[in-house]
Amino acid sequence: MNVKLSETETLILNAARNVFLENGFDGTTMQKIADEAGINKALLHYYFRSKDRLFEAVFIEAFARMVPNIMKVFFSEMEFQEKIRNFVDTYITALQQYPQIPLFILHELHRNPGRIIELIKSTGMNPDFVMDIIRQEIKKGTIAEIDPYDLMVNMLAMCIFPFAARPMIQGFIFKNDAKVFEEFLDKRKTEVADFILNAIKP
Amino acid sequence: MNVKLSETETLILNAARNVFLENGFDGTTMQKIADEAGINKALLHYYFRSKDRLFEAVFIEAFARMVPNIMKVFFSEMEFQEKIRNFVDTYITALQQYPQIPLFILHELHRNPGRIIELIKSTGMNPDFVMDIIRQEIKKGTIAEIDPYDLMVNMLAMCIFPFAARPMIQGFIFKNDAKVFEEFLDKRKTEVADFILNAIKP
DNA sequence: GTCTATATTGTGATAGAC
DNA sequence: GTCTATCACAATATAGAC
Repeated sequence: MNVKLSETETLILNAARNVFLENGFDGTTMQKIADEAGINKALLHYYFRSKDRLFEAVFIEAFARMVPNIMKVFFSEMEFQEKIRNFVDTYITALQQYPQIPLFILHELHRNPGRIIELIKSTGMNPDFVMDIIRQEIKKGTIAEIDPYDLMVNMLAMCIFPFAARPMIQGFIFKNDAKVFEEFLDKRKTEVADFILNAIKP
Repeated sequence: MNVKLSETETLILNAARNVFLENGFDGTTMQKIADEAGINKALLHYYFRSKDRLFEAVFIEAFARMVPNIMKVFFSEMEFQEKIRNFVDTYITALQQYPQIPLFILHELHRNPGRIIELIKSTGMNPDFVMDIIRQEIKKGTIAEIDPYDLMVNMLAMCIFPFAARPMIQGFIFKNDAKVFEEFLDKRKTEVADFILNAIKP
């Protein structure tokens, strides 16, 4: 989507991604990013002018990676039940690769809704299509009567929440054992789909 | 649980609660809190010594208000299905009164897991009891076979997630109409319970 | 392009007058 | 108890040498 980045530019972006995702905008300093990249602060400004611009580069990338592509499943030719199994599995697997992204996006969206909503709109995202598909399935009788918004929110909630609440779940329920928590996530790829399909059985 | 607070002390705590809940620890400055309270920074330090101590006072209060009391429902004498209806309704209603608390807690827990977990443990919280109750119901056959952890996480997810993701849901799905979003939440008090009870029907 | 040095403003925290 | 004034340091950002 863009011209080739210089070596330093990618070095900076990688460092910025690590630090911003972990600490959020307010918890991040240009110094930390410079240290992470092994260069000095001035270079950050040379390439990205300001902390805000560097942040936006990282945010758009994180958002694009996580939110829109996942919805593609719903436009395929599987039957609806398969779409849901596929959606849950794909989504949880994707989040496992970047587990900090959910909380990062939720927090930044809260911190600066106006600007971030603007950024997201520029990615061309639109949830209405998925809603229409759900409505059609209800009409067809494939699934039970349910508010499509509730179904969508419930699906997202059960996929995303464990990542956002990881310290609490892992710390309190799983005695702080990271491996057990990962197994819990793996199992959920089918468990959550079962849960949803039971709930919306006609 | 504590001695009576002076008038100024509650004034400060109220202001600190507003600012911390809205902006998080990193996004909050002592100056903002002082302005919100209509006093000067020095007084904050006089009463609470440091930003950290003031924050901890606010965090413990927020956590105590939101997390442990809700679990009480499960120790009552209703039948299990009624407990779930009651839990969902009570929880969503409580969150509507302090809608920023979920994201606040999740974010701070991520920012400083060690210290925060320590704080939480001092409240005497323990999820094992609720898990045992769920296990008993499965054994009795009142509900279907399900991993108790999944059931607990799913319930919490569907109650909490809409608050954490409010800017996204309200902004994208509900055309930024706060009233429609509130109605959506009200409806969920029964919809989510129905969803869960369908999913775990034996 | 990359660095050091510096300008400027904001931060948490304290001293000391009243 | 409450204020003003101030400290020591960290923040974003820029100027200018190389």
